[in-house]
Amino acid sequence: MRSSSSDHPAKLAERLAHSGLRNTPQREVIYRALLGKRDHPTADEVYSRVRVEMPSISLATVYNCLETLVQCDLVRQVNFERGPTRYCPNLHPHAHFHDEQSGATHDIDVPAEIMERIRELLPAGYAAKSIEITFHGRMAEAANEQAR
Amino acid sequence: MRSSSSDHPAKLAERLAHSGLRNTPQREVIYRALLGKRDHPTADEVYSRVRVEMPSISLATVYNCLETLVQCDLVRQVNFERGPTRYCPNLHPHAHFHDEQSGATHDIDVPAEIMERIRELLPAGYAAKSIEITFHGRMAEAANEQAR
DNA sequence: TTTATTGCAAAATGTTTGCATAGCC
DNA sequence: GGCTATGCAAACATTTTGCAATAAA
Repeated sequence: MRSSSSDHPAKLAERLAHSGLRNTPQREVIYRALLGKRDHPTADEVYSRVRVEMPSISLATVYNCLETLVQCDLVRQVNFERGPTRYCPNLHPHAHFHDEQSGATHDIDVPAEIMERIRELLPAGYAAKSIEITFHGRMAEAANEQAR
Repeated sequence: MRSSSSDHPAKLAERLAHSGLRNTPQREVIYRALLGKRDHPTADEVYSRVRVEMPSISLATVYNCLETLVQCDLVRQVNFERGPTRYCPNLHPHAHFHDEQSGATHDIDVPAEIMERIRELLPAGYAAKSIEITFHGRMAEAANEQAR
């Protein structure tokens, strides 16, 4: 099965090749699933979604592929106090807002300037590869539309 | 067995009473263990530590008590990409630096002013009860002393 | 052809639950 | 004394692993 040629998956082939990894249909379908519905799904939710077009895929492969995508810097992992790891293909600097009521997660833009300010909090000798910012709280009913 | 009357555990009794919860020796010993060695232990590590002075305690009780302490706002939960939840009795506004090499976690002070700046990133309708900031990276050998 | 990746099943890990007993208020 | 919290064991949820078969390069 060849690539279904969406927009971004070209980047996937490039990144995989760059790391000496193979471009498999499983990796493609999983990456496209993440790009298609950016609601921070769990591995199991990704599994459900990709099985629609690839019924033979296994859950272990979903875990493996997600791990691969994370290592290729195409996907970020997101962890909350409770529950399984979630996956996010938004590579722009951003924070996450976790609505305790609905369980939904929203991306919150963070200007590079603020990111830099935060990074400067680190004392000498500390080198951060990534910075994770998570808000926990509730949101007004009205704001519940723009879920990404 | 009465309270071993350390310094902080007085706060524990107060917070528990305020929530209509009971002050048990298990809750005290666990809270004191967290205050005593602030290296962000897992539930299992807390279990090991408190069993020294209370061999009869069960792991389930450790989980229950930690949950109670979190609900009383005496302890924060910390989650990383991988591995079990960790617990932190530092209530001052701070971030966490997670050293991928050693697995150690260090507290990083965050001035209230910066915390406020971050909170202002939220659009209208979002109300954050807490903000979690985690750095992932490595640190120079020299800086490895001041582990809290 | 070579070697990474997949799918399956089983194991490991981390956490929660049900219930009888103990003990705080 | 009433009712919450404990201890135990079993259940549960999530993730990882071992290995033979498959398929990408």
